[in-house]
Amino acid sequence: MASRRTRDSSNDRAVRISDVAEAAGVSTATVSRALAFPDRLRPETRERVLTTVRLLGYTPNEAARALRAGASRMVLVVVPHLYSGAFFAGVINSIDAELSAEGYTMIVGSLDGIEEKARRLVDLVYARQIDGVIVLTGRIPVIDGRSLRDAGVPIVSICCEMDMPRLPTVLVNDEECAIAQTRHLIDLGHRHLLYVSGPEDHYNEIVRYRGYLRAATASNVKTLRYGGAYTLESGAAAARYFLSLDRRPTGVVCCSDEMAIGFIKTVTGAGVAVPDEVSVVGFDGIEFADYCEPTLTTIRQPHRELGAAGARALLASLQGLPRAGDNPIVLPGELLIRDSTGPAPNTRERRSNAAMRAPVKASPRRAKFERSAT
Amino acid sequence: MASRRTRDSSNDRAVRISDVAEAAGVSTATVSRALAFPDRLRPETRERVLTTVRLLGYTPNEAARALRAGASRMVLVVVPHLYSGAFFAGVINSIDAELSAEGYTMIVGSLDGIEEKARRLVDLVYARQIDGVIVLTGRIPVIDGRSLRDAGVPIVSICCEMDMPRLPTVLVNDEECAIAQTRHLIDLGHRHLLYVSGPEDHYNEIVRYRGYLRAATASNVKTLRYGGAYTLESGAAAARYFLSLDRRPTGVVCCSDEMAIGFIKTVTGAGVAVPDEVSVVGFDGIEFADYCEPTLTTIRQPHRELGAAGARALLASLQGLPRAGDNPIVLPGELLIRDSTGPAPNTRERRSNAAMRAPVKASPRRAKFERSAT
DNA sequence: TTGTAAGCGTTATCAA
DNA sequence: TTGATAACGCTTACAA
Repeated sequence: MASRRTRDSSNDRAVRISDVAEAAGVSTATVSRALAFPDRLRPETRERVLTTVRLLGYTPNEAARALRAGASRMVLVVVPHLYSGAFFAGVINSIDAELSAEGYTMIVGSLDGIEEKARRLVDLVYARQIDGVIVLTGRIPVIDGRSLRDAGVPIVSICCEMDMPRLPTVLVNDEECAIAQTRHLIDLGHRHLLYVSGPEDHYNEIVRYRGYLRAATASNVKTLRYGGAYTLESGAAAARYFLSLDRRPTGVVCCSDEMAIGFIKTVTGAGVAVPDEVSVVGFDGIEFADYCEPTLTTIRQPHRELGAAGARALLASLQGLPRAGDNPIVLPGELLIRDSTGPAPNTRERRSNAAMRAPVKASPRRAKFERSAT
Repeated sequence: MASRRTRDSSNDRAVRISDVAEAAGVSTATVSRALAFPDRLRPETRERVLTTVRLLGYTPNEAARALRAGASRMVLVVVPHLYSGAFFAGVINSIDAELSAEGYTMIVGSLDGIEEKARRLVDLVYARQIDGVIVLTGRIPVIDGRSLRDAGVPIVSICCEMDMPRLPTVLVNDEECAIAQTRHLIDLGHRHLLYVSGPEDHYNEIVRYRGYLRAATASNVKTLRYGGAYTLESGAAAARYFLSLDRRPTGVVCCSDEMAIGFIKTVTGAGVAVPDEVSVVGFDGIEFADYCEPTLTTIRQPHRELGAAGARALLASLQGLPRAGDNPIVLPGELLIRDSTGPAPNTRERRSNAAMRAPVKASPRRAKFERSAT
């Protein structure tokens, strides 16, 4: 069935530039120029051509354009396979907004899930069908021995610093945030903490744990660690571990909100009161953190700003603009104090803290993140 | 900086098929065949060519392929702008898995948010850079008077039935599910219900409300309705409305889990106990529904199956296979009874229901959904 | 200001 | 079995 607008009604063929040229009585070059540089045409020619374009519903074929231009205006955003949609959604949306504004299209995909898919995406990059890559996973993906870094397209990392010099990077001050999480509990009188980690080898995990340890050891606090994986279920597993302990910590620092929520739900179900018997801090500031019971004290990551800054950095590379500098852009997280944390059980005084908000200042980064041996 | 694998080291140029041909001492046609139809070559030629391909790290240019083939192997998935990531993520992931398996790449985007973006995506479809579209919004997007239905690509609808004959469609039995939600409350003795709706003109909303009304009127139950919008915040708003009522309903049917969770959090905060004073049912079966307090009685949508079936329907169109039939594929939702629902306050007996699970059978669809006048 | 024509990298047709 | 060649639809020197 041929539609009115974009297809030749006599034949089910897409409208080409030559169709427009013929109908308007000009050359294809003129049509192309009418679209790209309207002011280089005589007004009457321009009007005639543009009218014809509209009349026939002509849209330039992107494949031909891409082939000719050697660029596709597509950007790949690499996300973790089982990612916290709740957290990344905001980052991704703002990446998309920035890219769209410049005429780029975003493809979101994980490279650690479906093998077929990973191969196809890497192929796409090598096939020059993708102009740039934004990585949210802390790793440059390698498939079949091919690494995206060798594909010859600009790359930007958001949320994670990688061991790659001169890679534009946008980060949150993870270490300071973890310190803020921990110190918040310590300030409430907690002297025995549990740290519920993300995946062991992940950048955010490593840096946050470092911050946690710094704060914990500085105050001579007793600490435990449970190896988690950011998910609700892994928070629940951490809770089961917690419940099995003879002497339970009174404060829990989680590496994600999902884990904190899974943890709270599980200990609550076992009759342990939050925050009366155990205080829990999350990380990320997802929307659900304000709707769980009790509401979650957490670190709010500036997800929109992270995405926007990363996208702008990539656009700068794509448009050949000079790099702003070699240092990562570091944005501050913010401690949101809500109802999942309170004074340690043996502490007397109790204050309402629902309304307190303490911003964590981003301290200028001095030392680069040094990667532990992989 | 030229990388080893895919770029000519003397010149920062991508490896082309002619480079391979030259290096292997064959024509470009032979290289192309070696990749596409390996068995049509003499084994030794094939090996020589494939070795060279690997050696030079050649990947065919996708733009050239797409231009030549008239197809890009890209599929657009249209999602609502402010969508429930929690629900759609599963659908989208399984769409992706199916498409990847057949060598297609998925672009996810909303057309009702950023104007720039919408225009660009529609352009992409009209520009024949996208081979097919999957719509999760219940509407064929129209931008600047251009509708995707006129772009000449196959379209499939998931989750919503549209007023478009012969449009392949995959659905959940929304009406029966809404009946199951409602009847569950009625069976528990509730005689005064509140229906918290999705956006007024949305397919799912219309059909579910119809089911709700059928069940409610069949049992002569008193009902109220609050106009919501699927989000946590709109659930909270519904709760404020509920709290303002002189005679409050004892059962609440929500059109999404987010709304149910927002509702519960808000009434609980106001001192109304769930399910002791009010029972709440959600819709969707998102992961958080099992981690909120209390856990949420809801309808589990088979999100993976929805996505997979939709993707397969689209692939069938793309590959020119015959349509399975004109009727929508209807998958059954399932009522998950958890802790947010219980006997109506004035009912005496109380039974534990945490472990009950009652599947909702998909009844064969007899009548097509008739759209109310738009 | 407008037209002519080359070329982007591939694949399919046809001929050898 | 392999090679030469003509598209695919567009943009941009260069020529008029």
